[in-house]
Amino acid sequence: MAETKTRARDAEATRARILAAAKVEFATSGLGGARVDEIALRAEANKRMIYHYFGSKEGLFQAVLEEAYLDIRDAEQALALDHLSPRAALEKLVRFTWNYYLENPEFVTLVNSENLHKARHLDRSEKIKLVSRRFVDMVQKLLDRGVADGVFRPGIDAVQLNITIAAIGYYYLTNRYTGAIVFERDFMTREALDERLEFNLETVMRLVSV
Amino acid sequence: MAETKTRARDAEATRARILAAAKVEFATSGLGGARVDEIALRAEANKRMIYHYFGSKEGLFQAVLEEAYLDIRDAEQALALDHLSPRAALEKLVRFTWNYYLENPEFVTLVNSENLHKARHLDRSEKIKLVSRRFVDMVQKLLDRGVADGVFRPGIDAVQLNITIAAIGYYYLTNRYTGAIVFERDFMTREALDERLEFNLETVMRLVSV
DNA sequence: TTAGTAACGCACTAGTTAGTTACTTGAGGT
DNA sequence: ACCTCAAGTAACTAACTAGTGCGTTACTAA
Repeated sequence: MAETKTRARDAEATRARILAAAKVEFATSGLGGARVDEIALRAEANKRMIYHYFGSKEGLFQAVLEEAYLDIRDAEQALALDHLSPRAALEKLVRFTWNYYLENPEFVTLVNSENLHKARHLDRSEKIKLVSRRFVDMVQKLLDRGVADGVFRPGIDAVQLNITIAAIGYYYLTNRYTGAIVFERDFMTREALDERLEFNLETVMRLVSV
Repeated sequence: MAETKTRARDAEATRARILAAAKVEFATSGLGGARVDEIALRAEANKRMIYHYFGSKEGLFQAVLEEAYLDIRDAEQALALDHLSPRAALEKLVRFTWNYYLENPEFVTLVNSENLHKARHLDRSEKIKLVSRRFVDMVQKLLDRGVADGVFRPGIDAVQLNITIAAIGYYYLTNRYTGAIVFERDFMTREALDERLEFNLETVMRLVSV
């Protein structure tokens, strides 16, 4: 544990480089299209190290995915929605979700890849189930406060609301390439992005209002 | 063109079998994960025939994708929304979109795959651009009628509405595997599906109402 | 100093995979 | 009856790909 000396071999750093390189490669090419050699090259590590730390290509994919989920769930908790009014908190959540997808496009692509494989990698992670429960609780509390204050209508399912908040941002961003062709507009200009976020805020606010 | 006699060799039928087999394989494994040999096997055709009719694996993918888009755009036109009241027409569109994704899961997976590859296959298709324009016009007309009747608020962008209608169904269905883990519920029971459709109808109706 | 152990790397393999070559078979026009 | 050409097949190949065997090097504990 001597941090004083720069070490030629640093297990933690190598592992982290592999994980970061794998995230890029899996997000770019999917699980099937990703190349282990390419990951090793990008990580400036030897391919043998990938198998040393992660066992297999799928094991590596699982590690990447788990980290990605833990990251977003952490960021959500950091929003500290409890200290805001229900309406302000909900708006903050919608804005955050949108911006997170926008700034972390690998997250979205990884989730798509995992769903193509029927979530068989995520299913093994107990940690994910724990942080997910905390996330749903957060939104449920937010809804309950709003109903108590009389600003949200009662009877809204927190899970359905969560899915909708995710959907209206996620779909716009993952399907922006086919969307650009079908709708003949650039989805990624500053104006288009701002317009979409405003539209989504309107959608969610109308959905919960009494 | 003699249809009277059963022919041992039928170009049209072979082409169609390959296309159908490819749709299944690409939808199941993505473009990168799909195997040409597997497609030939499933189509009960020789692999050489795939290259004879479609030139390459990517050419085949492009043909599958184009057909999938033409199919859904055709089905939408068949809805004949002009003959319904604006509210009834919009509800019919939301229900149709949901059911189409549900009954044609390959469509959703193919679109995901194409977006992973930045829509480079779809971009080459002029036919797609034509039917897409017709689709957007249909929804625009529907909105205009609703505004004229005073049942929809003015200023709603038809493209944003389209994206939202697609998103709230599409996301639920593509991400049902990771969703089942994160939200700890079965997304595909009859009750869950009905509940989601009702929630989506509520979302859209609230979004357009004055 | 000296083992012991974990980090690391080269070079290989066994199996796949998209695409091709060289050929046979059958249908329809004349 | 024959000829032409498209439909169809089997066997190949060159390149690639996930995973490994085996040896080397640096850090650590005693």
